[in-house]
Amino acid sequence: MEPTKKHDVFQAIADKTRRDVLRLLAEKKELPISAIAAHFPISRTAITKHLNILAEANLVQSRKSGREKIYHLHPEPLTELKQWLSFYERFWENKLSILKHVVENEYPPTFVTIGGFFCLHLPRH
Amino acid sequence: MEPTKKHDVFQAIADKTRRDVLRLLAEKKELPISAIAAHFPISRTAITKHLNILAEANLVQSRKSGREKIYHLHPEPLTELKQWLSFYERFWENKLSILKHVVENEYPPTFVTIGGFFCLHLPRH
DNA sequence: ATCATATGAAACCTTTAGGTGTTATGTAAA
DNA sequence: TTTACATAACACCTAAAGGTTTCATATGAT
Repeated sequence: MEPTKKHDVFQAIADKTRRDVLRLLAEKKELPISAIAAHFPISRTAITKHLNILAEANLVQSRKSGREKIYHLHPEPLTELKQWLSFYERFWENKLSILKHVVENEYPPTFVTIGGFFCLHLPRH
Repeated sequence: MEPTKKHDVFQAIADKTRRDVLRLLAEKKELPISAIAAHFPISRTAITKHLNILAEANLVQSRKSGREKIYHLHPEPLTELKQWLSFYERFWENKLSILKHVVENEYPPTFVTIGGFFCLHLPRH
């Protein structure tokens, strides 16, 4: 029978250390295990276990280069979290938060008012 | 010293049962403990513990009515999760997803093109 | 060939998570 | 005032989480 993945994305991000590892990999693009461990007060072995859990949830991937195992972020599974969250947004977000979302998370849009329409210019990329 | 909250929102949602409890409360608005427990194959005592963890994370609140303790969803702490997620969105979302987000999660906006500006009309509420 | 380094793997420990069952207490209803 | 019911409070259990240390193995550098 399928070896049923033991850790999902919800469990993977439950631990602060693992969230910190994700953040580190987001910033540094890719790092071998020892370099990751150097950022934390716990043992390399412990970090390896956290990396295994993150890998089970498919939040990180690795390639081997010589004697090093180099990890990088694989953010796609976070979409599951986003979907889960989106269900609850309607319980607390008001509609103005559309603007808030855009303003806070994207390049500053340009606002214009044209004939009673409240518009924002979305730059094309 | 402050009895330092033991469970945060990340840990609270790590457990499937607790996520199911949240979903149930989102649908049913409010329910006493026994009614909640009736939806699950585990004991009422176990559900009470899950509710305590959710309450520590401030994801549920309760009021007492006679001999019943009635719980309801308190979604605000999920904003912390949303903020955490938003950091990673840029690693997998392309910019078109701004539109995607608006279209999927909000009332259909109106699109207009004015003098080279690609605008969308955000209805005011 | 030797030595240092990066990782893997195993054994072990302590605390917490998630569950059980039993008993006690407060409130509603008969 | 009994009786039934909803919850609280314990004591307890097992397995998993998060950590440690030690030893082995593979690879790069001298």
